[in-house]
Formats: sequence, C-alpha cells, structure tokens
Amino acid sequence: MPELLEVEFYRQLALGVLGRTVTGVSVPDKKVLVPPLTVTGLRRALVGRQFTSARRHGKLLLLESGPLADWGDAPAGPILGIRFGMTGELVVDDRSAVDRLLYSPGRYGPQWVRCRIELSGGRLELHDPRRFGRIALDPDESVLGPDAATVSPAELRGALAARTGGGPPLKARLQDQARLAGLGNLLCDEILWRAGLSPWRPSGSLTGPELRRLHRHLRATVSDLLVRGGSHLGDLMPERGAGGHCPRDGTALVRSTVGGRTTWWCPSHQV
DNA sequence: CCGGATGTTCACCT
DNA sequence: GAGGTGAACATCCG
Repeated sequence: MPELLEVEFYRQLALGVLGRTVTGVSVPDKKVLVPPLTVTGLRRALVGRQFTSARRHGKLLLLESGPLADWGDAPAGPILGIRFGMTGELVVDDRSAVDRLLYSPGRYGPQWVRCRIELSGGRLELHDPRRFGRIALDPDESVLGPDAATVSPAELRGALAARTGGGPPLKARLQDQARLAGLGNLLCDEILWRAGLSPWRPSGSLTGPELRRLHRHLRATVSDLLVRGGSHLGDLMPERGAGGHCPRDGTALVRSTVGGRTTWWCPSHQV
C-alpha cells in the first residue's frame, strides 16, 4: 500500500471532494466492503451528504460526512474508512495522487475500479488491481497506535517496549500497526538504514541514545519522503534488490525475512 | 512458468 | 499470553 506517505497524498487529493454532495454509490467489487456493510447500506449512509473533512490515521483514510440537511441540529453522518491494501489508489475526478506505484497509472484499467462514489461534478474512486483494499463505515481507530508521522519520543519508546524478553525484531515491531500506525515495509527499511540499526535488534533492547536516534530518523525520513513524493524514493530504494550495495559504505546488502517481509539492510553499519 | 510485490489476518507452533 | 512462521487472500509484472 500505500504506506503512510501515499495515504497522505490520497488524503490531500480527497480534500477536493469536501463540500460536494454524494449523488450515488456503485461497488463493482463487493469484496471491498467490510461485512456487514452492503452496497445499499453504503448508499443509504452517504447519498445526500457531503464530506466535511479528510483525515488520516496511519494507513487508514477517513472521510467524515456531514448531516443530511443544513439544520443546526441534524446529526452528522458516518465516517467512510478506506484501507488501500497493497495496490489501492485513490482517484478523484479522474486524477490520481501518486505518480508511481507498483501497478501504476498510465496503466489504469476500468476493471480496477472497486468502488465509486458519485459526487456533484465528479467522482471518488478506489482503484485496486490486487483487491486487498477495504472500505468500512465508522472504522475502529482505537486498534491503531499513534501515527508515525507525528509520534513523540515517549510514544515511540512505549511502542517498542517489550513485555517479555527482548521483544520481537525491531522492524517487526515498527510495522505493528497496533503499536505504531503508518510504517510499511519500504519505509522501515529506509528508516533503519538511515538510523544505523539492524532490523533484527530486539525492539526492547535499544539504549536511550539509540531510541532518540531512531525517533529523529523516523520523523526526518517521513518528512523527507513526503517532499520527494513517496515511499519508493528513499536513498536505499535503488539498491534494494539482488546485487544491491549500501549507498553509505558500499557493503553488499543482505536480504532477510523479518516479520514475514523481505528486508534489505547493510550488515556493516546497521548494528 | 515462476517468484515476488508499499498489507492484513488467521491458524498453528513454541 | 507473547511471539514466530507460514499460508492465504488475488492479481499483475518482470
């Protein structure tokens, strides 16, 4: 997916639908709806309302809807929650937010539109070739940890704290959305590479200075790659593959599986 | 044809 | 209970 950075771009794109009225809903792929949500349920929930805000929590995009009428006491509508899975992309009025994804635009297929919300003057669509994306109403945000883009040093320390032993590998814990929301596979590799920390370090084994260093690089990497335009534009990314070398010291990168995900790291300076 | 892919979840071990 | 592993999901791409 779409990690935190891409979802943030989607959020910015979604700002363009605020204040416009939902006129219809179609769901070419029913699988995207999280049970018990149905097409008619989604339609009844949204048609006639306007989206009032676009928020993001980790990799979850949240579109809040307003009341059906402009009466002062009419209740606000539900929150539309969108998860993008591995290949999901938001398209608003036929515009996408990200230049390059794995299955990227330029290769748009109408067959990949999994959900479409018609709005006055246009539409909001979820494109998703691989069909891991999901849409829910009023998603439970309480299951998510603090957002990685704004996490404080104390919150990061808490997220990495181990209850038993040294804890799981650092990278596995950084990707645990219940502890810290928003980091995915690529961002974690880039952050750990910049911070000079091995993905295998037990998450609870970091010293005070190492925690501060990780926090600094985490925040800096997120803002840096937000400017660059995506998770795939990190310094490590071009070397992240067979035969790749560390851009910092030239050491051959090592491929491991950490927390179930392919991990590329420098055995020389990531300790 | 095969392996792998920016993710989540569940079953099954230890 | 915590944590690890592997598989499943589904589809496309190199």
